[in-house]
Amino acid sequence: MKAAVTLRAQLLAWYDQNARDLPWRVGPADRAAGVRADPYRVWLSEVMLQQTTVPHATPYFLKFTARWPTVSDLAAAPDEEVMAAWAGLGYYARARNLLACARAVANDHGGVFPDTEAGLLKLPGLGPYTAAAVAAIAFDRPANVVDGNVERVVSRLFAVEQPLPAAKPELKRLAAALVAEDRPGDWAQALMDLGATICRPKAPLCDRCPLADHCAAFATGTPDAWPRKTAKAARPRRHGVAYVLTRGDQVALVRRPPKGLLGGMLALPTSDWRSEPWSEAEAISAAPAPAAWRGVGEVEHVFTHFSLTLRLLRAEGDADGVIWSPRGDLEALPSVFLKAARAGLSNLL
DNA sequence: TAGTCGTGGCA
DNA sequence: TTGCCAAGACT
Repeated sequence: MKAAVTLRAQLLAWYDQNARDLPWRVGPADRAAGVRADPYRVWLSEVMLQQTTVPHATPYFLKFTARWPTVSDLAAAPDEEVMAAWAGLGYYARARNLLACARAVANDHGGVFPDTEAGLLKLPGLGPYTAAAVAAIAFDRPANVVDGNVERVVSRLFAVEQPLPAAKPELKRLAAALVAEDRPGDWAQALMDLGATICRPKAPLCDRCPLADHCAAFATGTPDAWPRKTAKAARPRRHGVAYVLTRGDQVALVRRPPKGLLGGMLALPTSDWRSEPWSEAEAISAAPAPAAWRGVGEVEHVFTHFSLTLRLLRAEGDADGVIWSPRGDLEALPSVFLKAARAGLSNLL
């Protein structure tokens, strides 16, 4: 199809001039000169970028690659160090699967990543998107790399009326017909760069888009009306208590169970999180240890599928089965508990 | 298959 | 303040 040939050439030419300079990326000029991307760095960046913005993921990528330069280095790292290094990045199952994957590559594949989409898909934490992305970007396989950017670009190109998420299979079919088999890795990155910088969710920059003359949504005059989406359910609120127990300069922490919310991460001791607020008397009765507990305010935190109000109780004392950590060294905590700990420690009501 | 699983920036 | 969203995977 001639239109598809032109579209591919136009987008690749745009990418050659406008590719973002990213620390894990081999740019189009270097790629044309034969430089290969390091599969470890491609994989690590792709996992970190799942549902995560480039500015948020970038410092974590630099920290991880400086500390663990190869997949075998990462495979040899203790669980607690990797979970602590991931703290603040969210979706902590990614960190658990990251380690499982690194160890599988190190132990079962001689420290070398599989070089096919099917082989990559078998590794923990690599789903359809990430397996395709690593196959294309690291190994130049003609994989159909479809993320949220690509879904948006394709839905606009063809003005797909079916709303997301139901439209995902159709958008993937449409994307598959476009894959540039001569430069698969650059094609995947070009489509994602276009989505991230030009074909943005709001206020797309169609006057700078190399594909505008192919775009059905642009032709309607309201391209930001795509992709169509089904309405989301309201976010419920939950209530809990977090206990800030100090012993001199140390704070009592616990290790959360390996699965579920914030699984495997360090945390403040907490009550259950329920739909009804906790009274101060209830909160004290549920405390992890007897002490002179006093209320020191509350913090709000928003998770993907619920909002949390965390009442803060503070006391000086002792408890069994906790991990005493210096109060100035709380970087291993997920954001919700870092926020709660800082608020509880600064609030001397 | 629909629900679960974080975070921070921004309109 | 609230909702939306950003390179999804897993169960």
